[in-house]
Amino acid sequence: MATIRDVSKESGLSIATVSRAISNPEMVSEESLRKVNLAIEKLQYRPNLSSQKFRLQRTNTIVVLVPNIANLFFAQLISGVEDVAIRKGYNVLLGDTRDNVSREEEFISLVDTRQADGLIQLRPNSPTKMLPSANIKAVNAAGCSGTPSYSVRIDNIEASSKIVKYLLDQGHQRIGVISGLGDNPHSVDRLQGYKNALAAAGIGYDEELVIEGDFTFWSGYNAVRHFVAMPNRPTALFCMSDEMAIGAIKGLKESALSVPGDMSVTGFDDLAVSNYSDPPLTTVRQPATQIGEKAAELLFQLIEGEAPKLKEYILPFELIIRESTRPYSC
Amino acid sequence: MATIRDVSKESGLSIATVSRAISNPEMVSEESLRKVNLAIEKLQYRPNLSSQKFRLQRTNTIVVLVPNIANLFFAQLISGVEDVAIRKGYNVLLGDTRDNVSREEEFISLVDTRQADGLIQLRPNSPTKMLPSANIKAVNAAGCSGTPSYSVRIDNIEASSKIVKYLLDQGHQRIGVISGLGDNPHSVDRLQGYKNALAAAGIGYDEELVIEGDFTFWSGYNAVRHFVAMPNRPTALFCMSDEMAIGAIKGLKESALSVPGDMSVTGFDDLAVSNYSDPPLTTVRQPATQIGEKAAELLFQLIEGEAPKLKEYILPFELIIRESTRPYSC
DNA sequence: CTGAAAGCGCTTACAG
DNA sequence: CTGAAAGCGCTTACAG
Repeated sequence: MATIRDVSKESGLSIATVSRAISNPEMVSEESLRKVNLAIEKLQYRPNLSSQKFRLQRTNTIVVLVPNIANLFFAQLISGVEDVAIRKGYNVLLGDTRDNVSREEEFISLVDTRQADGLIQLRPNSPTKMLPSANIKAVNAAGCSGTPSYSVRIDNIEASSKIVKYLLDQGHQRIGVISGLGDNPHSVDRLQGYKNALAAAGIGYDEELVIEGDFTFWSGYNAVRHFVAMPNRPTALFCMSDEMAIGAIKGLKESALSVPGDMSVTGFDDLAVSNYSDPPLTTVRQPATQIGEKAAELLFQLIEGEAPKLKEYILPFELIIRESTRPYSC
Repeated sequence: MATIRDVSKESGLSIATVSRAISNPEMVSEESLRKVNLAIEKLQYRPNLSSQKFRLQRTNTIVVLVPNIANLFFAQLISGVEDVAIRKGYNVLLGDTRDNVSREEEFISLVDTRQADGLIQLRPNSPTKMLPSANIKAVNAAGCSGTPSYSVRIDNIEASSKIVKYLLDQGHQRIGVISGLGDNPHSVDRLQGYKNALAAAGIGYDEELVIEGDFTFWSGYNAVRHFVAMPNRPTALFCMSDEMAIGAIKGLKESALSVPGDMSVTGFDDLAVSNYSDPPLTTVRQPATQIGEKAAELLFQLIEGEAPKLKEYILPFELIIRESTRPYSC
């Protein structure tokens, strides 16, 4: 492959002039520019950006740590990150960590070893699994309250509280919960929202009504058996993800219960598929794309040495009412 | 940040010895190794891999070109690529091209500019939109017949033919089709499979029964109106993606048609959600993860200068029979 | 506007 | 086993 040296020889100009013609054409005479371009054309020269990066000590690459790439919510968020990155001339390296700490560390080390300039973490921060060390430029996206680094997210407590309040307003009093894993901070925040809404309505919290899932279809499907078997069944189900809500609906139907006829069901996220489930899901929409965009903007500020105005950016969520819920009638 | 020179000074050994202690410890005395490790520890040294890559003219990075990152089938395939890549010490750069040629070119240029060693293309090859030029190391995954480069895929014609034959065996004679975009080679191959199955059963091909979608939920939902309005409605629907099948089912239900009671519906891909749709989808399972793994293996062979045995690897698909289909009863 | 030269942080023949 | 030195392909002060 042709190098800048070849272009220099071909054009009869020095390496320095060729370099300038490429990166700062205004520093070079018309005549030289023409010669250089001719030589580049002839030799099919492409600059070795790997060398350039090394020389400039800038990689123009960021890493996004994704717990699970097959999660549609993350996919949408990443689109937002990529849009901003492309506009800024950055590449996005996707690190599919599968919630595995050692895989996560491997990707973080891309920044340590100067193969990337910074990273966006999509896993919510928790005391047991912390974010990368403070000397790494990082932003947390779609996380939870109490994240130590810069972060962009919705108010999970408020959002859960709002959708549960909606169920309460519809007359439901016994509301079951299919939560995420207990050690996932989102589960904690969203359960808090549930409790808050209950408390505001003067209804006691009943541990029996909370079943732990893991955000997947299957876990929602599975959790529902518990509720079906209860002598005093809840009349509504608050699921902490759309996938679990869709799984739960399937489980209910198999037990010959109709949704929302016999039980109202709500989700969380508003995935594309949630409008096509039967019935279409009532859920909370997170502004996934915007969260990604904002997180990318913050990271680029950090990389460029600016200090973002706020430490924490809370974006608005939206309650989406479809047909998986209805007023309680005894 | 500490460099190899700092470690050299700290340990009292030459840069060359430090370099060897890191990459080829067996070339160095116990004593020196100890000194070097001590210095590394003390200085918190991390080698600059950007420099290393440049020096070795190897990036240990591959690019995967994805038409749409929010497509679950691709997400699963990418997991397979990543598994193999990590094992080989490679990073995977994800290029979300959104079926946009200029975005695709930008990502391909990562290889031209030596920021990546090769690429995996997930977009099916078509005469109008060709693969990257032949001097780039590339493998096509989940593509279609007639791909000029190395490729890994299922036999789309055979798979479609098989699922349509299944419908025919169930007694269906008028089978509607919701295809992908007409210029997508998958649409062409899968339509061919449909025609083959019809021909084998001695049934004529009726253009009226084919509606073009674009593989999304919405397009399936929308296409169904055409069939519902027909005086002589088909009794089964062959959809070229699971997403379209799920959209179609929603559309049929809204027209007060039951699935499979009034119409059988089949999908293509076998997404995770397809087992949770109502009714669960009869579909074709593509071995997404294995396609990704195999494609990655081929690419690494190319990068390492070996010639893969075959040009084209055809992996087996699987007919998944669930509850969205049933025998035709007049 | 242009060129000679230093240098980014590594690796690796070569000589000892 | 070890070190001095060349060099990977660029960029950029410095001098003219």
